[in-house]
Amino acid sequence: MRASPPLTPSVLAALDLFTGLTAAALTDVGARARLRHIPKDTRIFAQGDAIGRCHALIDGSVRISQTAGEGAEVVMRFIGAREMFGSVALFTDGRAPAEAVALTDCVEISWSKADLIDLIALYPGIGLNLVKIIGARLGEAQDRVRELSTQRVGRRLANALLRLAGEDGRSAGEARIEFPLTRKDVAELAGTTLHTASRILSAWEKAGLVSSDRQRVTILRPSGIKRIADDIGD
Amino acid sequence: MRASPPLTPSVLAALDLFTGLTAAALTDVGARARLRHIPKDTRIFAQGDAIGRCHALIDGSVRISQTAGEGAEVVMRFIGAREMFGSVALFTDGRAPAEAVALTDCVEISWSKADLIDLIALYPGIGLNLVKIIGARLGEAQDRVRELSTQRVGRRLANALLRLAGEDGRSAGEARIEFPLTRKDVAELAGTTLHTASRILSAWEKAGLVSSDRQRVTILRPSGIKRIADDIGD
DNA sequence: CGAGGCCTTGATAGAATTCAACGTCCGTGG
DNA sequence: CCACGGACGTTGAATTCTATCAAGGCCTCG
Repeated sequence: MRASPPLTPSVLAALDLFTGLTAAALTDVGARARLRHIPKDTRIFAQGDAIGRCHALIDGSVRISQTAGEGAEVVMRFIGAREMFGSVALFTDGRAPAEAVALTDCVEISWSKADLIDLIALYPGIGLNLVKIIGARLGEAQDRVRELSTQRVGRRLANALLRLAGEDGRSAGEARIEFPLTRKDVAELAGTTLHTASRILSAWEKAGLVSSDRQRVTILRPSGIKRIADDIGD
Repeated sequence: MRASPPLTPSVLAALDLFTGLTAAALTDVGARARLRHIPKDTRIFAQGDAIGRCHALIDGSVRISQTAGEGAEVVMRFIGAREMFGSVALFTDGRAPAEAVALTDCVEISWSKADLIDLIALYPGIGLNLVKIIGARLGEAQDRVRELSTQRVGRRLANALLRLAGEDGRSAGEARIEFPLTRKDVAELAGTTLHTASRILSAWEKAGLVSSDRQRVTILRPSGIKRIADDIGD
């Protein structure tokens, strides 16, 4: 466990929830924050837990996934550095709709609900950021609904990879996905089984589109993946 | 076209965006509102339009749907009386991610972006309501992602019907769905084709679970539909 | 009465899951 | 150091679901 919390204003300013705030505001935000180091594979909260805090990642990655009885699981999203998570439930029914698991060692920072509400009242920009973030996630979720409704597995998988890489597929170079991904994770993100995901990824690997090495996936030819995502039938 | 706008504070207080406000606040809200009567089948905005106003329905129903090239369409949600719509884009990129079409004659009320932001600053409760509403929709969208990823058509259809009826399926009596629904609408909501939707609904109608008459669907035995939604294999 | 929108239903084809088995890599512990 | 167990990944074959293709019926509105 490292010793000194790297809790400078510039670290806070980089968090998407606090962009655009003044230095004074950031100091206030920092004063109310709780910082924690979280080891790999820790479950940060479980589905159904009462949620009392708003979380953000300074470093590391977290998987947010939902279980629906029968062991059927769906990955809702991956959280990377500078992103917040676990905050929507704060404003709705207070129950986590999904579980959060640390995929790597993480540095996490969090605020109590009361402090967050105080902060929003003091610095309205935070509230606006919150609406923007939740709005963007709603948009993403709706994109996924559309994809699941209208596209076949290959396309969905291509779209999922591009989203993970933060790529639009236009760039020429390789794009490495920063999260450790099992085939099961990939499958649950694209809405398929790990078998189908494995088959398709194998085929793409043979075609030189991607390469994968022990839970690390790299998109070798983003343009090729983009073609699949856009269903350019060649 | 009716003559007098029914724009009393009590009407405003019933809108989900303005619950919990004081009478004075509601008066202010009303003073900035624009009221319109919208005939059936009007397209209120198109996908990709610049969105300048936040809308709410006083009466009627609206379908929000997304088109993804190739004519493939997905119904994002149905908006009924007292619900707001078209407001998320106001806070993100300003472009409508979907189109809104009036399914019935509607009475609609709307606010400009500037007025809405003013109102949120004046009455923070509105901002909180907004976060709650968007949060709830995010939750719903994620539920749909989970269903599309893990459930087969029949179950998804049952879930969609229960959601539309605002039922959890526990009540004994019938539940009428208040929106006029074509088979195509139902299918695009459940992520299937109108053919499959039609087959399944026919089967349920034979089994006495639902009845449908010209775009009006009634759930005759909510508990039966619930069993399907929960996949109780009997 | 005819046209068009909406719905139903049969047959067919194809995609993806499921079932099954095996291979690989890693860390652990004898 | 090597054997072993377990997690993860690959691949073949069979099965099942659902989309697609195709055709026809009903009702409403002009």
